[in-house]
Amino acid sequence: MFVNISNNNPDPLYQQVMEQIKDAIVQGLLEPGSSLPSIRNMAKDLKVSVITIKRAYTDLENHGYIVTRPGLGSFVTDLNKERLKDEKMKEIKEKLKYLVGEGFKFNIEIDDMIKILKELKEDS
Amino acid sequence: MFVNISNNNPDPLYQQVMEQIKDAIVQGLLEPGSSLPSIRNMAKDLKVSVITIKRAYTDLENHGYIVTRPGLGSFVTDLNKERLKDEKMKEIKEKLKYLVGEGFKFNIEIDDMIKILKELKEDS
Amino acid sequence: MFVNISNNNPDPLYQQVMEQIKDAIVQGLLEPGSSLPSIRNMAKDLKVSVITIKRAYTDLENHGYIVTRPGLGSFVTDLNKERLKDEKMKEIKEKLKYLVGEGFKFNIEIDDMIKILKELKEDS
Amino acid sequence: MFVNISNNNPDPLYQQVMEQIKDAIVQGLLEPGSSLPSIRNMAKDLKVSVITIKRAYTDLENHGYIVTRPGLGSFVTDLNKERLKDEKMKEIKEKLKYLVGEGFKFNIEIDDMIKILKELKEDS
DNA sequence: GTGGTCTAGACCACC
DNA sequence: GTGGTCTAGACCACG
Repeated sequence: MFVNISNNNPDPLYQQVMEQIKDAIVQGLLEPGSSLPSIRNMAKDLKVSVITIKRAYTDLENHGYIVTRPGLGSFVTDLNKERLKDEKMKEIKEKLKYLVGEGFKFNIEIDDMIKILKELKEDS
Repeated sequence: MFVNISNNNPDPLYQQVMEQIKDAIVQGLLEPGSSLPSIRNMAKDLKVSVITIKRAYTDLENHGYIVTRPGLGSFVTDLNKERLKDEKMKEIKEKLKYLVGEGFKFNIEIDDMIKILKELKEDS
Repeated sequence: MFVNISNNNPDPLYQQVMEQIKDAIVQGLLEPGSSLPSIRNMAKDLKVSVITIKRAYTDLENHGYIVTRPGLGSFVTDLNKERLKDEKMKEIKEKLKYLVGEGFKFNIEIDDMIKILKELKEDS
Repeated sequence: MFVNISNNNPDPLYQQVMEQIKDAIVQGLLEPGSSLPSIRNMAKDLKVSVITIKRAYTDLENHGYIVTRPGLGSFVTDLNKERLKDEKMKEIKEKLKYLVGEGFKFNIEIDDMIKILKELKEDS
């Protein structure tokens, strides 16, 4: 199973499940058209309420990552990776903007942040 | 008054109050030793329960930003700005690390993020 | 129930609750990982406001004794007993130092205090 | 002036004043029969409200340490030092008993406490 | 005037 | 069911 949840993680359980399935889809671990585990199976595997998985699947469907066919199961949709990348790009830009603002209060410059990123690049 | 709160903001009211006072202190808008508004006054100003402001002040005291003396009021402590900057630096580094990981899933490179930061720098 | 509170005790109710739960944890009456009573149940048992128990639990969480997960409940953390003992040892040393100073003003010697302790030891 | 007060001290101001005058009396810095500063003078010296000093003096009078003669001033009483020492002895015994109980929860033995006291004795 | 505590009841998100 | 937040009003100690 490609999903791991933890009570120590402050995020709600349903969100942890949702994020990890989303990641698996985006990274291609789950092919478009392939079927997801049934809600009941995944609930049993993760020792979690059915309702929690149900909510994760519903949210994924609302965000267009999967489609659920009653009686058949849930399937990964064929989504446009370029569009997803652009959306993520915007999201990251917003978060960077916020971080810059946070740093500004403490006299931390954008250059300091660029320096950190360059270090991270070399480490990897 | 230097504090603005909103019910539209998903963060709890007490947290909004706390963050903004913290910011004001860090940025030097509130001098060390100066007194904060009484909890009752601030509650009236913000049209909020006394207990909500009390909680914000208590949290600020727990984090060492203010001290509060029964019968006297609450006062800004004389905190070490260098230490605060270092802590914030670490926090930002962690968040950047996380963002890099997020971007990686979508084939967004560190260089892309550096490019965004450089644009933000020019805009400012 | 392992908690008893009293309005005659000058300490705040939330503090009485907190201290007693802390004691129960430290003494091993509450195993790491075991769940605490829900705040609403304990509030009903002790005939006290929910918010009073909530505050006790919050303080315990801030001090690292328990973790609380929305929708699930509160759980005893797996804390390091050796570290706790060391901290308590330091605290007791400070208090003894203070008592020695107090006694000094009245010409009470350290030997007098040692004698008292030895008596207490025999009584037990 | 033999009294120092501080806003950093969590104890109420009137109590700080009271404790320090009491100490001065017990240690003989203030002779029986000698007069204390007037309430107004002490209030001015300590930059504190008259009412705060008034309360300290009232408490001292209630505990038999001083006597206040309206229009004349406040005077140190001639108290029995042996009786005071006995009372303090009882107080210290109670506090030691409490400390032993506290330590017990953490497996700290009376012998550990005696050892601490012996160290303090050698240090002094 | 100040802060410290507590109540009784409410609404929300999460499981 | 669980915890998280908030309100409106109350009483107390301190200055």
